[in-house]
Amino acid sequence: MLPEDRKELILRELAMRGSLNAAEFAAKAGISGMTVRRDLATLADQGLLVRVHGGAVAAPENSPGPQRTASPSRPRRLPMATIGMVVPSASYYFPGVIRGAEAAAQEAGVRLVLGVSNYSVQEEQRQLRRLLDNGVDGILVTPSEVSLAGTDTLALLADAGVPVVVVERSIEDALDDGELESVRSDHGRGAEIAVNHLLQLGHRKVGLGIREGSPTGPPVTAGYHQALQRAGMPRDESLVHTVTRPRTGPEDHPGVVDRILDSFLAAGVTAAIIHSDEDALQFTSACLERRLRVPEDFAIVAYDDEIAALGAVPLSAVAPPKFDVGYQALQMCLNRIGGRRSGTGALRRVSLSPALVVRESSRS
Amino acid sequence: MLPEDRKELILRELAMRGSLNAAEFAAKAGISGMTVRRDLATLADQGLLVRVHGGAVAAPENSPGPQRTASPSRPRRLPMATIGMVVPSASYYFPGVIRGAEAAAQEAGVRLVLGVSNYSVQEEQRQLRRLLDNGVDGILVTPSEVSLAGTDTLALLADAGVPVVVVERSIEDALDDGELESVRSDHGRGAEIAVNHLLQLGHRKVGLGIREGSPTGPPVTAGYHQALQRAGMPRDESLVHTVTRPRTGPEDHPGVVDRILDSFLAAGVTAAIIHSDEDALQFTSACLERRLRVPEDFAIVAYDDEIAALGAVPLSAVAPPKFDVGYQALQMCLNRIGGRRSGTGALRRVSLSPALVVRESSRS
DNA sequence: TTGGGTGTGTTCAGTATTGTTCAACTTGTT
DNA sequence: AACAAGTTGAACAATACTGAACACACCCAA
Repeated sequence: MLPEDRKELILRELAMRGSLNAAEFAAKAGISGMTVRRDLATLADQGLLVRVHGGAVAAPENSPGPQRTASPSRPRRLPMATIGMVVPSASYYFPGVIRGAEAAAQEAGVRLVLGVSNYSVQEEQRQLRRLLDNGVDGILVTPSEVSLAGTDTLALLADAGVPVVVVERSIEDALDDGELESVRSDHGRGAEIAVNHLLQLGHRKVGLGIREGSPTGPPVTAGYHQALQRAGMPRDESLVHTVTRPRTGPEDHPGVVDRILDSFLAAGVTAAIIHSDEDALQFTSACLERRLRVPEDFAIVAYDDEIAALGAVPLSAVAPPKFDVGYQALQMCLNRIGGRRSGTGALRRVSLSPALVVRESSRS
Repeated sequence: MLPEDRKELILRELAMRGSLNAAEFAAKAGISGMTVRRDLATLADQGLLVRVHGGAVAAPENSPGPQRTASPSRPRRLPMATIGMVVPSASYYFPGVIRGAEAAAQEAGVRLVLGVSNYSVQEEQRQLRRLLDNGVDGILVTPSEVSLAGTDTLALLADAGVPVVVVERSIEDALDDGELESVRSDHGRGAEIAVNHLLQLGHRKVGLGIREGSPTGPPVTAGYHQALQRAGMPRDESLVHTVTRPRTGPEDHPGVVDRILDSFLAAGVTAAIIHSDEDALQFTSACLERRLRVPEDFAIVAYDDEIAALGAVPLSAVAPPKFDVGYQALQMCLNRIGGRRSGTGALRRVSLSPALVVRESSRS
């Protein structure tokens, strides 16, 4: 590598990250710390960066070269905006999404206002109206209902007058109404990844358990079937079970899980994907109680990764990109508010891929 | 090898990678280091590059020709990466995409290197390998084939070692192989928008003409059917025609268009979407020749918007977001290269919505 | 305030790169 | 064939760059 290249690399790192650790960079670039320090010294002389203990930070914008600009009015006031966010729940699933949106908001220096609809359509609309009346500059919303088509909420969003990003819901069927963008986890793909992982471990029959009533269920089921089909397996509906929620009380639940496990074992299933990692933990317990070893006798992948790591057997899990969904949603909204940097006026629909975290419950 | 060729090679290398190592280049070109150094000296005198210890770096943009800038503190270039882009054609459809990628590249101060595969799989792979061998930092690629599944190109991309963004192609079926992201125009949605527009104008029977062999055809057809179905219309395959390309010569083409128009009129169709605006213009001529008024007697929406505005009757057109596709693809690639600003590691799949441009041919 | 740990710059020896010089070679001309 | 002009590659001394050792400066926690 040329010395010049090295310096370029340093500046690039600095431009992208804002700061640079000398030792870290040396290791990454495979050069000695001394060389890095010398480069930093050179570049600092040219005013291209500012040395600090341990590395360097990017030079202030206003001094692209060796120069001394005495700018008394430093603090640049960012144009502050307020983004409203409405989610159905602040306890299940969405905390991750909210954290992502918060992170992006903080970075961009905008304010995020949250509303929770508790899966009530009325409440949802009330929250949205409140936000709009208060003059927010953009909206992130996860409607309670799975499909937006023809709902009052859609009508409300369609002429909100501000950019709207729909989060974790489809806008396929709402294309004429307003300028909606969307960001979603690609749960179908998440399921496919899990199935492929299990097939690769040699399992021939893979079961699926889906939590009752969850909007995540259908796409996961679809992805599951698709992955099996691609692998040339016959479609077998009997391997898909619904994990019903306890109605009479929590003590009912283990019974449901037990029956599903029975059914799996009877069908020769040796691995399963269980939606909601909470249920997956229950399921694991059921396996262990029957002296089934996990993963040797039965492999398990949880769908969702809130508490999957905490079981007696840490569970492999598909982790939906919740943080990223929130983060990207806010960025897209902001991008649409802010004066549309060059090109890029087209409405976006973004799918984010979940990631598989392999833990004990599905190791080879 | 001619001295001129050598210099040409040097400049190309420089344009491609931004820097050049003299010894390395000498070895690769099979010439002595001395000769390389002499060439570099000559080119540096002409201002075509800047010598540095160990080799040379590309000359700053603003000095394209021989000039003598006596400024010892040369204007430093921005931190820079090189992105390779491979498209099947540089004349049809992709110029818009390329422009978008170029714009984003310029904004970000990175270098964009283009390769054209001419729809040849071999050429495509050769181009990709060339780019990778030359050490690009990221790849934007539109594979020649519609589906990536199981192709050698996919294998190549899967372990490219740098971020890869697939442009205008699906990666649905390639999820296990490497970390691919994608950006595409949502042609299905484009067709839906066009259909809804025509239905809204009161048309009850809407025809569709699809250019033969285009990868855009299937999604457009699917969107067309879906929009009609949503509107409660019966599915009628007889309203969909393929616009075959002239085989014997250009004089054959009007005949094809004429027959399609015949068929439409016989079926009571009063509006049509014609894929490729070029064919749409032909189609419009055919209408006018028969004394059909456009749009009063027959409304037309072109799919694609290259020359739709230029007809005797300016055509309404669905404009795929080509520029945006290129722009976003490059940004996504860069984002993945750059040190992953907080959050946001999840792989993205982005659909961009086409826009309907209403002109004379479909006004109320 | 006082240590221990970490980061910094100096020095120096080793290595890589550079430009000079010159001989060998190619090409076109006499 | 002989020559001049231009190009190329090898040898080599001068120079630039690199990494290791080491003494010192800085930061942080007790």
